[in-house]
Amino acid sequence: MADVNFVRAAPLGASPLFLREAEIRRGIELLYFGYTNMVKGADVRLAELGLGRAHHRALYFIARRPGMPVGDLLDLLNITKQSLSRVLADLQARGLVAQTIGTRDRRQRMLRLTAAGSALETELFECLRDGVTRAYGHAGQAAVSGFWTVLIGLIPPDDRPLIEALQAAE
Amino acid sequence: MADVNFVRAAPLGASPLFLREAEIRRGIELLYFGYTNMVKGADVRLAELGLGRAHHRALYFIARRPGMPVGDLLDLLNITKQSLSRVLADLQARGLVAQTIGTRDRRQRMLRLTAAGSALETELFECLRDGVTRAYGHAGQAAVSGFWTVLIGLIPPDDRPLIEALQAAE
DNA sequence: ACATATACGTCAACATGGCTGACGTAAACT
DNA sequence: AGTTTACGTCAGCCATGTTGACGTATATGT
Repeated sequence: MADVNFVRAAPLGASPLFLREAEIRRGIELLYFGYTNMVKGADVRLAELGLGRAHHRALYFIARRPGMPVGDLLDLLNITKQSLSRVLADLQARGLVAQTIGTRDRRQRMLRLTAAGSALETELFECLRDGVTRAYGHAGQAAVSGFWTVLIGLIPPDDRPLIEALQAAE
Repeated sequence: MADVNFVRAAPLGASPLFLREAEIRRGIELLYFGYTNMVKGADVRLAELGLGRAHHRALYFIARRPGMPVGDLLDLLNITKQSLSRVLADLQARGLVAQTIGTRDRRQRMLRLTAAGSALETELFECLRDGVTRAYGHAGQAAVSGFWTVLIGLIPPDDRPLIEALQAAE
């Protein structure tokens, strides 16, 4: 569990040691390089197919929440519908993504991966997985837990439910 | 709070629970959303000034290692010199960055921030700092340590010295 | 001393993936 | 029946990455 007493352990009145600028910068840098390196392998595969990161993100979240309506995907990605529509049009033209009309609300378009889309998403996931698995394995379970905790803390509380919903029982 | 005992609860000999797909996906997602949210505040300020993330990255690393030659910055950013030159030209035209001829090697251009550049970098740093400080504070020292450990593990070992050099005593 | 390699700059063209603004359609809501 | 919502689309702009070609100054090695 997080040590909620760390502040009391710091020199009286001083800013806690690990909140000093050097520690903040270390976090900024590692987050940048960590993210960049995590996606590097998938970028290579995507480039071979003439796709980009934007396509991967759509593919990823549709895989994660099959049947997700377009609006939910827009909320997750936080981009405009025009940006997303370019990507979704590509994915549909390639037969990777399919749309069905919403059952509850017929205005909605529910997104799903086709078999080909699912195969590609799995392949791309494996590119990321290998790096993450190695990093988790070397770091150990306690570190992974801390990793998650800090990252959740970076997300504004209001946005967390949207992201936590991805993790919900499937 | 995350239960740090979950692995021990896994079946004997099984791949540790935290390496299963759900845990990998959780890491991928939190890393994406964490990074995105960390830089969101700086993006707003940059947009007001007509600058982008690429400008910020250059500014950031020059602040971090004053006197860094262009080639080192290229290695860190991992982009082409043509991409970087556009950004550096902008920053120099705005009087945020200055170049001096290398002393050891006169072919090198050593990069430094001007007073204005330094002021802007500080301002942008503060945008990131607030979020990171909150996340660190809520998570605690142990979590921060785990956060760093996992992220370093995502970086290929060969690239780590370059990044660790940023942290070296200044 | 000369040849080669290195550090950097620059011109040109192109792709990706964001953005804004405007406009349209079908379905749901009131 | 009128309004709002979910989604699609056309058109154009901007930031930032890419490749390829070419130029100059300086360092280095035989």
